[in-house]
Amino acid sequence: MDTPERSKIGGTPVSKFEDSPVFNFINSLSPIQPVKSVDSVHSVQSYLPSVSSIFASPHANPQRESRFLIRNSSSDFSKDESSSDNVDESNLCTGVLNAVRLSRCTVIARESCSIICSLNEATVDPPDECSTLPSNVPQPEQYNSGSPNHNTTPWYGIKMDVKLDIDHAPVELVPFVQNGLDKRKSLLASESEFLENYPLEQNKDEVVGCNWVNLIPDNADGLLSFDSNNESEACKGPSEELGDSSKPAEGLDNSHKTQLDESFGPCVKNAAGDPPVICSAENGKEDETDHTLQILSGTCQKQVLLSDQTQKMANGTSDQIQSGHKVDSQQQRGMRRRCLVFDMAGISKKNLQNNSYHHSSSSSLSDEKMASDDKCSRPGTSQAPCVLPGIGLHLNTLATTSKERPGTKEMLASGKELISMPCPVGPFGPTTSGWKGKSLAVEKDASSTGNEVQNLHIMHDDASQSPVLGNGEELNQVSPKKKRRKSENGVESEACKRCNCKKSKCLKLYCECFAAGVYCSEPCSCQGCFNKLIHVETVLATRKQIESRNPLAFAPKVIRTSETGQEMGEDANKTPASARHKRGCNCKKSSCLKKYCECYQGGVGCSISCRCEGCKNAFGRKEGIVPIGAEEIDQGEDKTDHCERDKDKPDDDGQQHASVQIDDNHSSEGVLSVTPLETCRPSVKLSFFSSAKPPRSSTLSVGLSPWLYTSQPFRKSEIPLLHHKLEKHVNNVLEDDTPDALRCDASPSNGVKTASPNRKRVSPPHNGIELLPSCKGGRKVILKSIPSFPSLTGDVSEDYP
DNA sequence: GAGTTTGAAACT
DNA sequence: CAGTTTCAAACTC
Repeated sequence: MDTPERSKIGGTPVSKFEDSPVFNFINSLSPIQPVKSVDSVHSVQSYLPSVSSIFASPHANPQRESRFLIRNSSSDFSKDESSSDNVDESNLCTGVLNAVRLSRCTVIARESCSIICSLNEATVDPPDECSTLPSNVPQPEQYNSGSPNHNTTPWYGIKMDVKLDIDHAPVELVPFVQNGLDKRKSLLASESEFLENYPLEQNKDEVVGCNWVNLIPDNADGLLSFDSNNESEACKGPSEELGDSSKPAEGLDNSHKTQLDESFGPCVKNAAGDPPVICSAENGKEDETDHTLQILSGTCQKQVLLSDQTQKMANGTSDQIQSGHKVDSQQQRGMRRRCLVFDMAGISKKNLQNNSYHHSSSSSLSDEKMASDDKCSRPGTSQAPCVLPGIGLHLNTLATTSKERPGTKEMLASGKELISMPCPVGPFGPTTSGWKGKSLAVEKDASSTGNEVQNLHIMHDDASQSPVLGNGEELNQVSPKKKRRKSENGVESEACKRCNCKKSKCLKLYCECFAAGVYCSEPCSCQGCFNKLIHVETVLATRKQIESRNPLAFAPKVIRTSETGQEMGEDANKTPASARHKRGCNCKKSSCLKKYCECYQGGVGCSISCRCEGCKNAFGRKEGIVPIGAEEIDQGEDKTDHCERDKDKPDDDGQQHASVQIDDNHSSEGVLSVTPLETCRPSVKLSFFSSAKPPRSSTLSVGLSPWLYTSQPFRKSEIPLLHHKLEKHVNNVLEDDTPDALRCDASPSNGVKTASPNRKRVSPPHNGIELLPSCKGGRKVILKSIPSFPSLTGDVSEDYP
């Protein structure tokens, strides 16, 4: 038991755990130690807050933390109690299971301090952010562990870690726990079931491990296992529920399945979509979560949020389980975020499993796949050795997977669901860059987990695109034109990118697929395509080259502030202007009224940054609307001018709102992510992320493009360098692409552009310039705040334009 | 489906 | 950095 688990965990955590007093403590634990567990939980909780505070990322929601805490404390505790109480009852099995799990949870929680820390350190350095994650872990691992770490990941990492720890704990710890339980004698009856479950967990691990194994080195397994564990936890919740419900063995089996599925994580679910069904069948709770997932996939993130909220509402009454479900759902959501990174892997894993773990996905792939794969290797299939590329392409994978294996289990279906998730919520079905959509989709998940609303908004953007994938085009490969038209007409968006490249070999930004960070797939009618899994190296190399020229080349062209919608409220929704085009358009003949215009295509108004002529962009004219990006850009270019412009343009509520939203986003994010260490990064993240400038660098890149991940794995040792690079990069980005507003902020702070969230918000007093009442000091505040970070750069004194 | 238009990307 | 070319999407017929 130990070995596999250890291998899964990556060794360090497990070994530590064994050696750690915690392990002994666990063994010594009496079956009825919920209280202790609670204590441990409390300790954990106490620990968590710090962590959360540290990691607080825009994505990471305080809610999550709270939920998490709640779950640990209340849910677990109650569970423990309930479990203990139930032990006597016929539900011993379930109760025992619950108790065991609870104990696990507690143990895990306890470990979380040690293990989590280690894990976090190893996998993700919470404070350090994403970049840190990669440090120790091999690239694949990074991906696995929540590669996307960038902003979200770290949070997740932390939070997830906790959860993960819990999850993992069961797997790894379970044996220990079992032993303790056995010693305690009270759990004997439960053991049988537990063993059953345990095998399941093992299976999970195996599944995960197998898949990951292919992709990831042994060390990575640990990370993977964690994620899987996290997912498993979600499953556990249900399993517990099963226990509670005293469902028959089938339930266990189902739970096992669900666990397995979950083990893959929401990613899998998201990608595959299978799990939801299973989960639903298994547990009502899970059903809820699953439903949420489905809903997300099916409809929109908002729905998800709603579902979550509703769940909370419903669950809020008491049930630990409910809380657990919520947590689970959240976890799953969190998983989804990871899914960005993991989705591919998860899918690949499933595929592998399906394929009998043949690393060569193509070979292993069923004939169907093969046929489908003809054009392009799909990430899902790819997994094998290259792993990274496949992972990177998860978006594509999702799309492809759905397409590829319509027949293959639910994976495909799930994948579709996931894809569909992003659905076309946005007013503009298709955003400009498919990449965005994809990346966004990922982020959406993540965001959904963390900041529900805000994230949702972001997701919407992406969703618009992603849905496309789900919708349809899947199997039927119509000519690219038709497909595109579909996307145009319908919800379908660019999510399913189909290119028709003939000369670029799909290795240039001309290629939508490539630009979107996705491998070309069947639907593509490209010629001489190199944007295939088979040519991963070429793709990556090309990508690097392009990135070397323009780090933001693969960043989403249109950035929408997630929060804007919320903060903005209806208005925000009404005004697509909340989003902006990264670079702005250069339209001359289309008047920005056709899709030739990227701004229009992206459903965003033109901004100052646009160089268009005769702009009539329905979403916002360059002049009239000072889209966030434009404003920022302008600020960067001409701070004073920009300010003046803003003043001059106070009219546009949309603009202001947008700016405000941005600010809010920034501020919120900044606030959340305030760790001293992170401050720098966070600020960067914020600036990039919020500004929509893709954080090319390690942190940001995660969410963005799959390839980026692969291309830029970071190691702890590299962290310092990363910081350095980030700073430089950030500066560059800010200079180059970052909105001027950011620049303004950043520019003053020459060194690190760390913005303390506090300051962002704190810095209310803006120069008269800035502040249009409407602006609410959003941007400007942010700007100020960003530079304000004294800590890192020491540029305390910033200047506001 | 073929051809044209358009503007981004790439190149010089 | 500006101008030109290349490219593929968007659009029209």
